[in-house]
Amino acid sequence: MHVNQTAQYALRAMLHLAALPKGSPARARDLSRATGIPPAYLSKIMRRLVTGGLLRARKGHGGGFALARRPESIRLRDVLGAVGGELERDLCIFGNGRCDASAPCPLHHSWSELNDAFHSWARRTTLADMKTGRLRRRAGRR
Amino acid sequence: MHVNQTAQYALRAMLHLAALPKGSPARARDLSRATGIPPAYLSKIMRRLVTGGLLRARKGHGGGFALARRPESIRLRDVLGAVGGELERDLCIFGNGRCDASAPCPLHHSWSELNDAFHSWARRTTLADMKTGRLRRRAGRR
DNA sequence: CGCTCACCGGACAGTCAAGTCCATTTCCGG
DNA sequence: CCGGAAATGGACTTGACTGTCCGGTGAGCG
Repeated sequence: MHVNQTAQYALRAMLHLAALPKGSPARARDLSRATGIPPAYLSKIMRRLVTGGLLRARKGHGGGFALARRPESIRLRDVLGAVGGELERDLCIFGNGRCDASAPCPLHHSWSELNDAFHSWARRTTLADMKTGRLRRRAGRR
Repeated sequence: MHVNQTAQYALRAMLHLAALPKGSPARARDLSRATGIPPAYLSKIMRRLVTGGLLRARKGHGGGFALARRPESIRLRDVLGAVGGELERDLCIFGNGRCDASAPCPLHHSWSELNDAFHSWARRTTLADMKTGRLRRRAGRR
């Protein structure tokens, strides 16, 4: 169970932005200080989030970064996807190219269950949930 | 959801060995051909599994690798642990140094649930389960 | 207009997992 | 005892991830 550092950084930055009063932008420098992310690297990450449509950036005086959408509509999977990884589900824990319900590896079923749990969680949880601390309960059991 | 390549290789190799008649060793070269793992790299992995006490190695004519214990007593977590990773649970998905039940990050609870599910699965599942295809049901729901 | 502020974006460096190569050691069979 | 078969282990390469540096670009303000 592991999320790479870039993804961790992205989540920290997004959380910080979500906590700000709506519309007020934060400068990369301030974000860096607040989150402990190396400033130069943070810039790279922020760009990916902008490109991904999750953030809006404004240059010059009074500029900075702000959420492009309401926190309720920004899912964890959007953030993880924007910074590039962590979402391609391992179809097979053995790394077999061909492994699905019709030609399963010996662990396919139970491994898929875990995968589903993770993806469903990332799809279900939004920035707003992180803000409030309240988390959506799972809609139903599989 | 992701297990690194080395871990995938280790699982493939162990599965192959578990399928063999008990006690008959397999050569690295044959294992490599059977599993598609690069031979030189497979050797490295096998050594880690030997060092970890999961395999026994014999050199020379008629040598090779064989399980050091019964398949029922070799857990997935043993294999993953022996090849070095995948088991250190991310204490915090944000990468915060301090994050536990007493000082949780906004996602601590739900993230821990996923982590627990994974670790419990890796502790519960053995090589024997992989062989038979039968999988132990989870002891209880959380 | 012109200055400053903040993001933009490319070039570059360090680290680690993944993988290769080869000499060495150890063992078995004849 | 000898030759080959097999694991062992160190040195090396490669590429992705992480991180730094710095010049460029565009926006706002006086």
